[in-house]
Amino acid sequence: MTKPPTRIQQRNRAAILSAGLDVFSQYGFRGTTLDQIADTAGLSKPNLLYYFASKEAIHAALLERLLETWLDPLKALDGAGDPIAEIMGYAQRKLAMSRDYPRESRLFANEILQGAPHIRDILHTDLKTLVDEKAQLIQAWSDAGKIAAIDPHHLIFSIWALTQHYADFDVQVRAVLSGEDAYAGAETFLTHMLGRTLAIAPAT
Amino acid sequence: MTKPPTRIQQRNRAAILSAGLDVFSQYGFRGTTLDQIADTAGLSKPNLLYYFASKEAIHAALLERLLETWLDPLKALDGAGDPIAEIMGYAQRKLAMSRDYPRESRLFANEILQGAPHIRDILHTDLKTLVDEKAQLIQAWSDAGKIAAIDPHHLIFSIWALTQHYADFDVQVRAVLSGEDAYAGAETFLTHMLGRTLAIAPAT
DNA sequence: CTTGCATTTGACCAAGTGGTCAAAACAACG
DNA sequence: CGTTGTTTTGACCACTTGGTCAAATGCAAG
Repeated sequence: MTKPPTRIQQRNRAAILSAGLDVFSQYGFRGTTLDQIADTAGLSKPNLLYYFASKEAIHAALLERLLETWLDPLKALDGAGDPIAEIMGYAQRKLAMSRDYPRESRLFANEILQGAPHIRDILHTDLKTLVDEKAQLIQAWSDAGKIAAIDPHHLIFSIWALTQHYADFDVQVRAVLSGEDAYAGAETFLTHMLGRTLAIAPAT
Repeated sequence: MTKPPTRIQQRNRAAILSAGLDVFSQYGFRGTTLDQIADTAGLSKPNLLYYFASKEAIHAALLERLLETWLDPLKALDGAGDPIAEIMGYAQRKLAMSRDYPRESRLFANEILQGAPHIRDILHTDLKTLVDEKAQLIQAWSDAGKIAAIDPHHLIFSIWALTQHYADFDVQVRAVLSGEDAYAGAETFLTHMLGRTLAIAPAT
């Protein structure tokens, strides 16, 4: 019975979500105002509220859309593939996400920094389940001597940290590198670092 | 000619800074209210403003105090020491800072996420100078074959990312590890990862 | 062109915001 | 005790904030 959205609806909802992503990812939920989002989207505030019931609703829509894809790279980690190639591939997919969706990364970072009030449950259920499952897989690889003996949870954390850093701390990275593109160097470095970390120890 | 602070002044200023650190580090500058800080500090709002002229003033005092020590671990990186031990020592000092001062780490993260409006200049001057200097040192070690050939800037970024992650994403780390202390495992993992990353390649 | 619906807006509101101020309460000291 | 300086507070203010609403506008189909 719900009618298909008109072209105007599609355009405006998209504009609001993009504007909301801009502002929420920079200032966090509480630091963001509806006026800011409305200005960025090029709409009046009442008009904005014609498309989304509340500030919460915009934020929730953004988080929901984010979570749909945020964990995809990890889900794709395949137990049947070559262990080292699989893990390095995962890291590369995550780095690409930081490069291509930095606002989404910062939205997530803000949510976590503020104590994850809107996604706490998901962290403890979906996320934990997924991570534990993949950690078990990595542990098996490790036990089988196919990769170095490392703690799989901390390996996953390290991949998150190393890749998201380039999106979340973009301002700092740019300040230090003064202009030069970070991602090329990051990929080379990450490949080296992970390759070394995962390699099975040479016999002594 | 400025009078020494009384005991009450010391206590209240300290309480305000601690409360401000709590709130700013969680919600960022714009997401923080004076009422929140006053409540957390156990003072009335006018009383709070008797000690600090404005919300900005509290935030500025916190950032200033933070910056005094934030870069110390990197400054201590010593060109005369053993290269690998120096770098691993740096990483360990940074990890200890995440463990012992997580609120400060999150305050910094929030500031960067919001585009570093209050410390932009420092990033481009003091920080960049320091990092470039230490990067040059690491490059020299690399050129001399004392550590693996890696990009020193990205090495430094990786140490920042790996260590600060445990403070900034604490909620997520705890959700995944469900209770178990993260830092012991983190140190073991970090030592392995950096050791492998820096080791000179075995002759083939 | 008109009818009916989708869209947009100006005016408005109650609550929250950063901040002020004069007066009150307190502390210290002769 | 009284005096003097420090600390604390209640009342208040202008402005911002999230959100409402009725009226106005746009627009597509008959």
